[in-house]
Amino acid sequence: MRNLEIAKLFNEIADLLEIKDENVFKIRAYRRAAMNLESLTEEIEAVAARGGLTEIAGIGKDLAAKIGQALDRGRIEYLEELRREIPRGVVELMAIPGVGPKTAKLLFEKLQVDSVEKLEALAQEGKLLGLPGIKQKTIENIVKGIQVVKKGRERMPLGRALPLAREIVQALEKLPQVKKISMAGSLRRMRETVRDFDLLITSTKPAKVMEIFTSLPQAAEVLVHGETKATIRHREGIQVDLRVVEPGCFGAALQYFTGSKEHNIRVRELASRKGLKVSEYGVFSEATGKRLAGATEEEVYRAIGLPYIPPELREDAGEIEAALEGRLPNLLELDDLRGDLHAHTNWSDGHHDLEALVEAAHRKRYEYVIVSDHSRSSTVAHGLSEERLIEQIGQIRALNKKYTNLRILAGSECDILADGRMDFPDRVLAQLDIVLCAVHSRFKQGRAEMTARIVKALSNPYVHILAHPTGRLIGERDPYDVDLEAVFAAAKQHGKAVEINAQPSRLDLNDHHARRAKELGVMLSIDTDTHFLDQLENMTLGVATARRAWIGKSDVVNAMPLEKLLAWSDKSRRESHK
DNA sequence: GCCGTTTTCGGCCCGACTGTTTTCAGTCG
Repeated sequence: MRNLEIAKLFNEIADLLEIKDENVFKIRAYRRAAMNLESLTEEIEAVAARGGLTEIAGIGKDLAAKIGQALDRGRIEYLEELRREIPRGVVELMAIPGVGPKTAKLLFEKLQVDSVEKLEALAQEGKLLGLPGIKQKTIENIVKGIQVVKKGRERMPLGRALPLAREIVQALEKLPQVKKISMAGSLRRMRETVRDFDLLITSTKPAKVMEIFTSLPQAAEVLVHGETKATIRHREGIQVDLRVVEPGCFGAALQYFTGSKEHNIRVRELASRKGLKVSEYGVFSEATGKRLAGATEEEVYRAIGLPYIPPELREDAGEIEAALEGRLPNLLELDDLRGDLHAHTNWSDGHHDLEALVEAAHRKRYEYVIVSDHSRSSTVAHGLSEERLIEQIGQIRALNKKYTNLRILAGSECDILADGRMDFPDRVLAQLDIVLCAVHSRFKQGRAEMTARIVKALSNPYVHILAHPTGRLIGERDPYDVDLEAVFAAAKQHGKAVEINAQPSRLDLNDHHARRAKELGVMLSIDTDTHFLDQLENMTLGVATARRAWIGKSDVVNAMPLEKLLAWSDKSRRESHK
């Protein structure tokens, strides 16, 4: 059983305990344990094997035993008991907005409701009326909520969310009533998908701002409209929350609404041990009630005795401990990147010619840019034949004469064939400056076969970077089954880099995996995989993923100056020969 | 159920909004 599967079981236990109205702190313990398992970079089986389960934060004797059960038998007896008591469908009721554990329990006990369908039928027949605390308005909200569940409240990929959110920010920031505005929540933490947009504003006229916000053309529906807080449903389906605070609270509110919830809980615990109280209005002395900080986030963290923690790290994944011990990482910045090591042209499936790509890279003041079109087996992507590749290399060498401060690197995104051989022979690869290798076929191979295939590719002396290592497409295609630990070990052994592919639909490696790669001492390459010129801008998403993975400049090959990069690419070839 | 510079018991983050109440519970973030 994998980390995520056990986390899921713990979350299910927490759901069931909520319906049973159990001790809230016990429930929180399960949720926290689940969270920590999700962000654990090491395989849980390996941790268990060396007896380290209770070293994981939030895992004590009891939960360690339950993890043991899950690993040994594939099930947790306690969960089985709970499941016998409360049907699955009752838990699913809580997915309906407005229905929480209390309502689910009430519906189950009074009316034996154990599915969303049954609830919908009863609501329409008017059978819900008369239950304690439920009147017409609540029934209307339940019916509406059921429609939302049925449509599926999917998470939106960050790459799609950011432009939509920016549109709203731009509409609001030009208002005279708006002083400051910032994105918050998972958008600001740059999670790969978001479930809603959180926006924060300072204004002295909150009512007016609320009015304008709720009547934006993007607002398909107004869900909440209070004095300082409003929620709309965006016409693209996603929820947008807006909070208005006074300028003196901006930092505290931004800290609060950026989250994550788990990070904030830890921050507040820490504060309360120091006799401080933290809310969205500021940091207050418990004793005197005096406000000690609030205008800026830096000030808020400082008041609690912490250095500033970048939003991307705020997941309660070790950043609080690191902050306390003064070992927060120096995170990668967009400006640290000196070039792009994965880009296509219309020689294969790109939509611009070679010169246009190079010009665009030049405008971005890159020190180098690669041309890495597909190899011959990728026929749907018009992969290059050996002859065409040789011809392209010639053009690249010629084009290089035109530029003094930009180096065009000859490369290839070379298919890893089903048996782990490369799609071009070594004598061809040897002529390239940088070679990426990637899986583009036979995604359904078994774990052992796929792992051996990629490991073999990484042992090829002419290969430098493993592109989109898991092949996942967010919301569309699952990653292929591969043992990443073995892949990272091979990359480390042969001195290869693994990619964070910055395509919005890929972000592959993801933040967790990239963090693990870094921990194991594997170099990363952050690339856009550009097919249209404007996709060069996706680098921000790759950098965000890297930052969420605690990655700094020194972990990244394309943060190296050209000479160092070329030395690395040579070295990787030499080392592979050993 | 976890945890410890309040250490083996007694804590465990905090506030807005809604719908139901008539002072608050439930939900959400």
